[in-house]
Amino acid sequence: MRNHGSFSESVRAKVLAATEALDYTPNRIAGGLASVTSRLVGIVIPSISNAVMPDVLAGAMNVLEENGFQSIIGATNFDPLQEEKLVRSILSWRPRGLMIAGLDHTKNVRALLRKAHVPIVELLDIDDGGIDFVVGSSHRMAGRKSAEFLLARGYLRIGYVGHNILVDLRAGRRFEGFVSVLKERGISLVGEDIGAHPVSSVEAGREGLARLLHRFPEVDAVYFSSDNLAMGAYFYCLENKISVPRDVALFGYNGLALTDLIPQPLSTIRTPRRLIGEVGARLLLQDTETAKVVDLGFELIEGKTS
Amino acid sequence: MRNHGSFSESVRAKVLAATEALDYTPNRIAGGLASVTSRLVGIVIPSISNAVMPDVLAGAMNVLEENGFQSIIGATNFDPLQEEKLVRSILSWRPRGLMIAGLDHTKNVRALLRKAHVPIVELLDIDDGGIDFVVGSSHRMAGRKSAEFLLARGYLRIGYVGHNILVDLRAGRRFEGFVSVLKERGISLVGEDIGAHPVSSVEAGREGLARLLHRFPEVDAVYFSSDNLAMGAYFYCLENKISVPRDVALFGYNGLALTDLIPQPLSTIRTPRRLIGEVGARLLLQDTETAKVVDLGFELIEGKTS
DNA sequence: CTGAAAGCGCTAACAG
DNA sequence: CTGTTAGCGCTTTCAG
Repeated sequence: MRNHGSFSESVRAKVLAATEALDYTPNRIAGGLASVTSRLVGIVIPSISNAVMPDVLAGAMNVLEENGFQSIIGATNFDPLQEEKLVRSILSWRPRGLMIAGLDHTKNVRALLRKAHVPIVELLDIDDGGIDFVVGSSHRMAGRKSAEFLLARGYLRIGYVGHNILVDLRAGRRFEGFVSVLKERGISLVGEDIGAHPVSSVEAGREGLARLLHRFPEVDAVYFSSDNLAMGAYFYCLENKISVPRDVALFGYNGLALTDLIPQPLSTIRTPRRLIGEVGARLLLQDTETAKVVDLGFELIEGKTS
Repeated sequence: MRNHGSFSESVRAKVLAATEALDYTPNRIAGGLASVTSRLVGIVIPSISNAVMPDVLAGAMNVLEENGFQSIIGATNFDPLQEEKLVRSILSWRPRGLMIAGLDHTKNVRALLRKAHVPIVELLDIDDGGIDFVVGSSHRMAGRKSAEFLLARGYLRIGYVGHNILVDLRAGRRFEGFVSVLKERGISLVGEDIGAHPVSSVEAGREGLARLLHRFPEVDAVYFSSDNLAMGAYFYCLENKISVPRDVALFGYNGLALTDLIPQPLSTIRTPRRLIGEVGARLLLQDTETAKVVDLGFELIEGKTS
């Protein structure tokens, strides 16, 4: 049935006829046990209801399905303990490999992954060391480029609105990169508003900008931890007749589909999310031994909001 | 280890110590083979990069993970043949049950699902017959309510902008319900613009409205196949100084998070997406024999665009 | 090219 | 409560 091995055409035909007649469904559980190697790939992400992960997943699942692999997906909800449970649980399905978002894991998780003896692909972040394959782009660098862009445009009284960077470590790295450029130029952030929510949302952006402008009316540009927040802020400006970018410039991160369709396309950084998933999956399937880091970069979108 | 069966505490302690020492990971593939019943649930959706599915998945995965189940997810990309391949493939993992989006499947797929002898939960649509569990809300009724709402507001020259309803059958059902109310009142649609794309997008909405208004300038309200399109149209109006809802009213479908955060919250219908996933998963796990349909309803959001 | 047989690592059932 | 054993449905290997 798997068209592999040696046999005559007549036998093959008979087998195929029989499977048809009995509507036989092969049992991959048994197959997996016998062959030790399953056509299953584990995927661990923080959350699925989020603008970034679905794109990454789509890319990965696409490549995986094309190669006859099935993905078994789990969400940690940003909880490191949950991540450990999940990894353990997924590993017990003896997947052919494991894709996991980010480079920041507990010691236990790192140990588990290392001992799994299957390719591990860490996605979306390349700013730190990985287990074996690392695919994504630099958040530190994205933060730096964003700062350089705003400074080049002449903004000097810059504020920051973000969601919880203690939970979203990648947003934290962008912030770090952003601030370090300012510091190198002898400038400091005028003010910041960091929400408590672990996840970015449009509503939080609206509220965050309102609070920031209230406390620091002199701000002339705002860097957001994500497009969601920046979009909310943009809507806030629209409603309150705050002229963008004259009164205040806005800069986001992600390059979501929506951001270039609002009346003034958002200035932001676009990441190759789908590609990250695809490349990650491909790396995992072609089991070359050599661990490596693949920097897929990002694109700065000038937009009309800064 | 599974804390089930009878044994002494001392033995349990020894076993636990040993598993720790050897960092033993149980092999669920072997377990599944032996026990015939796996802790795996299959999920089949048309696409993952879409505003609706991630919410449904999040709800389902949440319940599933809480109960020690893992989900194995596949995307059909709206291709019925791909759906069949996927269902076959997932079934060969002998899952405890299968959740699948929609009620529209090929004859083959229906046969496969029926013969699988595991609970099948069909999600998001209740307008037709299902295999055994059906969880969602009525699209026909959503279309009807939308039409009634617009008529009650006094709009009489109504247009429609949609994506490919031959592919997105649920959008087709809404359209049907919408038009049938108009017909009952002796009104007919002024004009429609149906894009070729199978998936709704903000950009398509912008373009669709532009074309529709060009061809039928007399239109006073537009019903969209989804919020994405309606949002794009709203942005188009903002840019072109078309006053909403005075010049043209807009009405969407889905109730996405973004829609109530734009300057004028969108008039739309909000569906309980996450809940649909949760209820579906729960139904699948508690294996009551009785097939049934669960109507989770929807909420009409008045908004400010009509 | 074909047929037979030995497991894969568990679970479940049963005898002590 | 404990120990033993017979498979689960395949893949792989090896002998014809």
